[in-house]
Amino acid sequence: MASIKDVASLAGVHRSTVSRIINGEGKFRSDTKRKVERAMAELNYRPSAIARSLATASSNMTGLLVTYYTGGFFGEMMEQVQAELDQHDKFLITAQGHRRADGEREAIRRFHDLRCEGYILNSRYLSDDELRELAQEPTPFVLLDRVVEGLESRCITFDHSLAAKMAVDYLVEQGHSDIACISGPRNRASCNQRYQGYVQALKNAGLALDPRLTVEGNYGRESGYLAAQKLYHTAPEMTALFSCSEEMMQGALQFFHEHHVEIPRQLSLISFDSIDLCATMYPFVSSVHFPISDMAQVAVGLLMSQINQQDACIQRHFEPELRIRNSVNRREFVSG
Amino acid sequence: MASIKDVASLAGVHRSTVSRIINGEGKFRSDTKRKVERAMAELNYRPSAIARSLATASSNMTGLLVTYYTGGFFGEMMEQVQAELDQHDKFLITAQGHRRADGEREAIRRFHDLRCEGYILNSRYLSDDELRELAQEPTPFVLLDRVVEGLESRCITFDHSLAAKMAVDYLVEQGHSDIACISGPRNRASCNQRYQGYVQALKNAGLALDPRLTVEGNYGRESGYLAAQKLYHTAPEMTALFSCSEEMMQGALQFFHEHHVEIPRQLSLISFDSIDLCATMYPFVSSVHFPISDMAQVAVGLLMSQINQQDACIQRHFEPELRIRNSVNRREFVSG
DNA sequence: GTGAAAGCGCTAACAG
DNA sequence: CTGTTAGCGCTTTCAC
Repeated sequence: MASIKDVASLAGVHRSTVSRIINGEGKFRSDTKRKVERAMAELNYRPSAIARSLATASSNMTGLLVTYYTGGFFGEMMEQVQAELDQHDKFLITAQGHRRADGEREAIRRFHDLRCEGYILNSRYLSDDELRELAQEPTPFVLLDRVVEGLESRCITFDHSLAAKMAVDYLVEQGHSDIACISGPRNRASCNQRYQGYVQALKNAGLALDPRLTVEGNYGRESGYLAAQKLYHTAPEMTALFSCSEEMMQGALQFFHEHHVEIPRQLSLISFDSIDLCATMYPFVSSVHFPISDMAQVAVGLLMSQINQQDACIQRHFEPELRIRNSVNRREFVSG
Repeated sequence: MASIKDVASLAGVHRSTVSRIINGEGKFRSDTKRKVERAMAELNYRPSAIARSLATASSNMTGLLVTYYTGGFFGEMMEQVQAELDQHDKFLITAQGHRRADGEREAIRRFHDLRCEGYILNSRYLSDDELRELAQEPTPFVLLDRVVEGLESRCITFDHSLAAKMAVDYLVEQGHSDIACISGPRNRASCNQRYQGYVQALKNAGLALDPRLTVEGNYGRESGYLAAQKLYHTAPEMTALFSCSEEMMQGALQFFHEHHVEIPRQLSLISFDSIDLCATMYPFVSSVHFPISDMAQVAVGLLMSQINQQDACIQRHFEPELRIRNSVNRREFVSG
């Protein structure tokens, strides 16, 4: 592989001249420039990003931590992040956390080993304390969809609880009172927040919280199916169902179809959604939208401004949006 | 950020000793080792992968070219590739081709700039010639789901045509004769192969190829919906439909549901599938499975063996698999 | 067993 | 405008 030296000697100039021409610094006689350019072309020369990193003490790399790649959600995130990063001419390094604090730690270690200039972390298993500790290190990072006290300026946030509440409020407005919920694993903060939004909405509406009406899944499709099955048998009075994830709604819908439950005539449905899976279901399912891709985009902007030590005024908080489709029926008040 | 020098001076030894200890080369007095290890811990030292790359002339990075990140298909690929790479302690660099030869070229350029040791290319827009040229360069690469004459040993292949044929054969076996097809953009090789498989199956069965019965989509959900709509109106006699992609089948199914076409009573469905989307539809849709994730896994193995210049005996060709679910009805022979 | 010295491919003052 | 020199953080001979 040709190095800058080869180019220099072929062009009959010094390495530093070649370097300057590559980086467009200063002025040169047009013929030196031509000679160098020709030499580069002839040798098919491309500067080594690695050597450059070492010399400039800046890797031009950004680390992105996700939980895993499959499922669409993270793809959406990566798509945005990469697109933004491309604009800034940065390399994207991704790593998976594998649903374990350990995995996330290891991922960050890899970023660090590569001397990434900054990280975008969709961390779900590292503790607040550990994150605050990480903030002591010199490498800037941004937390995507997480709030950690003391790290506010690095957090891109979304109010999961409010979002869930909006969804359930809508069901209430439509006259429903026997509203079931398929929650996620409640030991994960954002999952629990979604569940709490459900609880809150019921409370505000003066409805009792019936434990039979909520079943916990794991965000996967299969668990949604199972949850629907359980609800179908143990809570036949439910007239509406709220799912904390789109995949679980997919599974639930599958179950209801198989058992010929007519949607929305017999059962109204609403779901959390981030990659518009709800718009691919039959029937289209109403949802509260979690704008992960907008958030990812902003995350890059925020990180860049931190790297450049400038105080960009960036909107860090995102609002839920209700997307009404045709899976919810108005329920008339039934006396007695 | 602490460097090897800092560690050395804190431990009171020379840099090279630290280096040896890090890499476990040679023997050392146990107390030097202890001193060094303590110094590393104290300084929270991690060797710079970049400096290491430069010194050893091996970046430990592998480039993966995909078309884009969204949609599940590429996530599946990345998941496997990253998992395998982790095992080999390599960094994964990804880049998108953006459905353009230019984009793919640019992606490979980035890999090259980073001096990746090898590439895994799911290239769809670079010409065979260009790929053969690339093969002249010293960096090894593997072609994922592509066959290029002269580059056989680098190709992980799948017979799209055979797969499509198997799907349509199955429909024929079940007694269907008015079989429609939603194809992909036929200017893309693998898409056209799938279409040709459909053509071949009809031919073998002695069925005429009716142009009204095939409509071209773009692999996206929306285009499947539109295709179904078109077929519904212009070819009401169809009793079975084969889709060249799972997303298009999703869209088509949506249309049929909306128009109360009963599946499979009135219409039988079969689709290409790679990430089991067909198993999330209602009803479950039968499919031919394109084992992209197995192929991705093998790609890493093949690449590694090329990087290490060893001749691993690796299975490079993959077979389609029919996955019968409940979307196809047997059609009894109707005389007259 | 460990230190000295050179070098990986590049950039960045500093001269001239 | 261009060459010289030193150095980024590490590895790798080669001595001792």
